Amino acid sequence: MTLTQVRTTNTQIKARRPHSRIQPLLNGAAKLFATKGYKETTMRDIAAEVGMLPGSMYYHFKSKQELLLAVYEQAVMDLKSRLEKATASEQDPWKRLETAVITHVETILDQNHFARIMIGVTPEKVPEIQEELTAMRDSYEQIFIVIIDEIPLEKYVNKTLFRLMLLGALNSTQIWFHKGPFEPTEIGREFIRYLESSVICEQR
Amino acid sequence: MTLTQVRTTNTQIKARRPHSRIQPLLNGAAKLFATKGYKETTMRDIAAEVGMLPGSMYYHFKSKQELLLAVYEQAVMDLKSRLEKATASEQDPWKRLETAVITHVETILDQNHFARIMIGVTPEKVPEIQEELTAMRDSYEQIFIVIIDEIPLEKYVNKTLFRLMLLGALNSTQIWFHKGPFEPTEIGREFIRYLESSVICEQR
Amino acid sequence: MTLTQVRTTNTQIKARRPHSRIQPLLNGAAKLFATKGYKETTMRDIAAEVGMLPGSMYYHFKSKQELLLAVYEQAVMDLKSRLEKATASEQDPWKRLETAVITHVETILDQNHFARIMIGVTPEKVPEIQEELTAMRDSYEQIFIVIIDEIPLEKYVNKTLFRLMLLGALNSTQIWFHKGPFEPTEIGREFIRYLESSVICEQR
Amino acid sequence: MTLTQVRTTNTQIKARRPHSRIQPLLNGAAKLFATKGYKETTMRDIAAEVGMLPGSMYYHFKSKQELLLAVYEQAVMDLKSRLEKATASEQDPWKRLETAVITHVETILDQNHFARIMIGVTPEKVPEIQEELTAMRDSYEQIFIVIIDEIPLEKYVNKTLFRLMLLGALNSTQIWFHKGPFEPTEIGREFIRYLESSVICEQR
DNA sequence: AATGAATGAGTCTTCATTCAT
DNA sequence: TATGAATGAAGACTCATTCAT
Repeated sequence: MTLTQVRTTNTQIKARRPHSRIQPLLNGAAKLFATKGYKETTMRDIAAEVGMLPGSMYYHFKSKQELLLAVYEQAVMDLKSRLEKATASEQDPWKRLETAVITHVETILDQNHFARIMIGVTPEKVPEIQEELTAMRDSYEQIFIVIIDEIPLEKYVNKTLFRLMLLGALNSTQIWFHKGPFEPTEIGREFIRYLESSVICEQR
Repeated sequence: MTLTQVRTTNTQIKARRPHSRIQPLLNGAAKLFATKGYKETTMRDIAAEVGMLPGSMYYHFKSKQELLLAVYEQAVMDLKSRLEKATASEQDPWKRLETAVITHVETILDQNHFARIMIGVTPEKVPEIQEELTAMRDSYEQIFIVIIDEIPLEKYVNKTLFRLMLLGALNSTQIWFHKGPFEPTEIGREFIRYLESSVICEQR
Repeated sequence: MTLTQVRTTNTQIKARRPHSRIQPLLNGAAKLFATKGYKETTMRDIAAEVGMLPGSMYYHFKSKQELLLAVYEQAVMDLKSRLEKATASEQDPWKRLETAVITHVETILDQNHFARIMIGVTPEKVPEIQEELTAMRDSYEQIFIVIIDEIPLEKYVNKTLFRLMLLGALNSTQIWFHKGPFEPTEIGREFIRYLESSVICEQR
Repeated sequence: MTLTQVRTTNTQIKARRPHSRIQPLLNGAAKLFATKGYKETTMRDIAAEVGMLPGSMYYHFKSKQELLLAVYEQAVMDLKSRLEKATASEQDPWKRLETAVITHVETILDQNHFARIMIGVTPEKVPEIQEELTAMRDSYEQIFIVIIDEIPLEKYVNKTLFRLMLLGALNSTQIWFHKGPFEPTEIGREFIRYLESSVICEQR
């Protein structure tokens, strides 16, 4: 919302106005929300991170929640477009899933803080905007629903449960990743491997 | 002190001081920490939940962190003893894992709020006691390390990664469980099923 | 008051009842009031110091102020009796003053915490009992008034000012004493020496 | 706002922000700290005194201790500059000391509350900033050390003890001054007089 | 005499937010 | 756009005191 609005309101091409401090603000907020948590991050923290005074942020975002919403939106949009780009060329269903999984893991584990927020900030902890956050998150998971739907799985496999299991495992990597010796790509590939042979149909 | 004392005093002449309010306090704190989050729960909230005045809690716990520590400890001890009890009789490694997984899921999804805290409260968010929390959590995971270690897995499977994947998937159930139509026991059993056939050795 | 009352109320000779924990309580309070200050010392601190529970103290003293009053009273009584004992045998006025001064300094600088309270606890800081405290303090200063009154000083010397100067200098020793290399006795003697030769009458 | 700023604003054009409320805040804090004591003064008290809300003060000072530090510093700087100004023209050592003493007494006894704090607030009572407070206090006493060092005193006089005696007597005036009929200037002059004739060298 | 437990008023401090400039 | 200053509600915690047992 915010982001989009600002962009469109500015007459013509000028968009993405280089001097705007919205993006730096979003970046700073993303970093801190991802690192310390939403509640644990104060508006002052963000202001300091960006080199702004607390009051000044309210010109751009009318509340902390609005700011989170904007950050979250950008995170989701980013993740979605990456996923789409990465899987576009894949034809084989399992390959598509593997690519999606690897992309997902790589993104939520890299230094970019946006994607981390989508996993680290639990919508229920911000009840006032829980719905909006959940909606965005769902729109992301939709991609996995589609991909998994095309995979020929054994009859006994419940595809919803399968997806929830996979994504749960994936997202929890953020908690232990920095302690271990594993590479993001490796993690994604292995997870798929542990599931693959058992769950697909015979005929494959 | 609490539990034991109460029990012994009840047998006979009865308790000069029949009910300490420590356990109710822990229960109330557990409920709120699990439901709303640690940071999101105020001492006032807990006091109100228990029917106490905020100041009164400090007679029993000298700080909010101390209270969390106590709740967390009880949660870990409870989970551990349940797991041990449940798996004690199982001989077959895979059965043992399945039992452990089911017990784990059942516990963290039931109405008892203690176990939920172990998953919902991230140690990093409470830096001052992060170490203590992590140590307890680790002592719990140790049980899974042992169980998994005894399972004959294909050579290509990294047991650490396997465990992290499994526990990650398990713990994330808490986020989506209340929305879905699945039973805790079912979830545990299915997760194991999705992994089992593929990862075990041929000779099995 | 308290102290006296307790003593007298107890029938006869029994006074000073060995089992009473009043004296330990007074000692503990004296120590902490003297060391940390009245406001800075909590009832809990005192209870801990004496090995009692906070509530228990209220059996002996009905408030913190009452406790201070009792400590203060004991301090004044002690100082007065020491001073009287020490100066009793002195005939020469200057010698009497010197003895008094030395006794005073020795007492407020020694490990006994009672005397220190009379100097460290400013009556104005405890408005509710300011009057009582001041009265006790004055009753002590009276001794110096009498002693100084008998000294033949030059006409230009205002005896009141002289006394206030001397006592001010004396009492402030408590602030710097522990840092310096001086002995209490030495300090008292020197202070008198710095004043003596100039202020006494020629004929002496 | 201080004087300087107001002055400049009046002269010419500007000062966007003509009156910061830092100085009123310091004044209010000084008054209360001096009157009631540091511990005895609450942030609410100060806020009320200045006509501010408690929270607002934290924009200017990040803690009560920081506020004390600022007040104390201003007090010390003020006292030092007064002393230096007053003694600058004096050549005779004793005259210099007398002038310093009189200035000191006049300042700590006048309605200006800052100087009173330096004497009334004991650094040991605020352990967290004790060092800073003591350092400032010492930097002030240094002036007296220098002045006294230049006075030709009898050999038997220990200059350190002499100074401590004098300053002790001086500072304690604050406790009894308001009860007596003496003028600050008179007090200072008399104290010096009581010491002077005896302690100086013959040749003087 | 003593204690465990609680109370409630009060303490310092934090923080999202507002607003005149 | 940005900022300095303030706000006010809320937060964790403290402490003298009370009281049934």
